[in-house]
Amino acid sequence: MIDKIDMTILSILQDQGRTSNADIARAVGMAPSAVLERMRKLERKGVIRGFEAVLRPKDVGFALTAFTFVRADEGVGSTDIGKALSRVPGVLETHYTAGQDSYLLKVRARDTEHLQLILQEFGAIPGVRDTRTTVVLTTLKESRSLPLADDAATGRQEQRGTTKEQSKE
Amino acid sequence: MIDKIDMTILSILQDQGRTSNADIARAVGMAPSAVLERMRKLERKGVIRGFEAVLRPKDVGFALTAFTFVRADEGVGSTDIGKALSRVPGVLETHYTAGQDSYLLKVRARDTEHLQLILQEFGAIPGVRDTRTTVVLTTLKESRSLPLADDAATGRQEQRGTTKEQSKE
DNA sequence: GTTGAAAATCGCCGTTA
DNA sequence: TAACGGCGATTTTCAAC
Repeated sequence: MIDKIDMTILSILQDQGRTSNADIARAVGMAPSAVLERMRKLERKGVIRGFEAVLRPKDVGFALTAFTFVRADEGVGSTDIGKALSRVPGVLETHYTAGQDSYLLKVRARDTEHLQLILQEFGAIPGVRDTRTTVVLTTLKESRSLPLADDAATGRQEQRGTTKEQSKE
Repeated sequence: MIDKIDMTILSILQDQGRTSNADIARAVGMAPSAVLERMRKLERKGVIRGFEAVLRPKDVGFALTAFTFVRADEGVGSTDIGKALSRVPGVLETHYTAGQDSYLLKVRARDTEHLQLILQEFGAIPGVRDTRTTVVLTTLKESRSLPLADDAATGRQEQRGTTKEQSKE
């Protein structure tokens, strides 16, 4: 369903999201139109969900990163509270976890004061029992890049520690 | 240093990373060449770190997401262990935290067996004292998109829960 | 920042294996 | 079904203003 060439295309795009079709075509040794069609298919199937610019958070006013564990009272299988948490601006990620804490959130805030406001918003959501927050001092690596090269030997080597050596926050 | 127009450009790109220069130019009401120059400047200054395709992990063989806390023995201010942890394939994020746990890692693995291997690699790094892992059952939201609209009123409205309604893992 | 023009790319479609 | 090739529309990119 998803062959080696697709893997190479995905591998390129997860690291260099704006690589032109023409360049990808050259990399995989196919006609640009063929690559275009593969990309479309991958997007249509949902394998490619979209493309994001990677910004340096502090440069756009978000100096604080934190992870918050939220314990919630809700029926098994329901994720309504998780959805409500996800809607709070500054919440980048919402994971429903296996532990006793129901949710693990990744949050970005402008400063500690802003973080406090966000935590208050969490508390105001019905069903949220309590929260526990860990503030990040420094982010050493932050990427989406999966080690696709490991399995299919796509020809591209594993990238190490490369991407995003972030500055202090 | 970074004006409202830059913010609009960044806001567009963090959600639609492959938006063409021409489209961005139309959105901000400027000539394409001007937008191109702004983007180049933003990349050169490091505000834009790069572009990533957002892939659905399970479609490329990574069905498991986990967060691992690592306690490490190392001198204050040193992040050598963090760098070693970052080099382990499957480690997407490495955060140095303020808590008693030294590092918080975001990890993606193919399956539980693979996760075990990764945790063993952590344990093999000198200075790593112990690890504690929380497995993610479902990811409700996973994005990089910062609520830039909040501060400067760039004209683009806040995006809610939109991006990435992910399937179970 | 804008304009304008050349080079490259995009993206559709008919053809082919 | 998937890839190729061709071609017009669009975009990228650079120079001059």
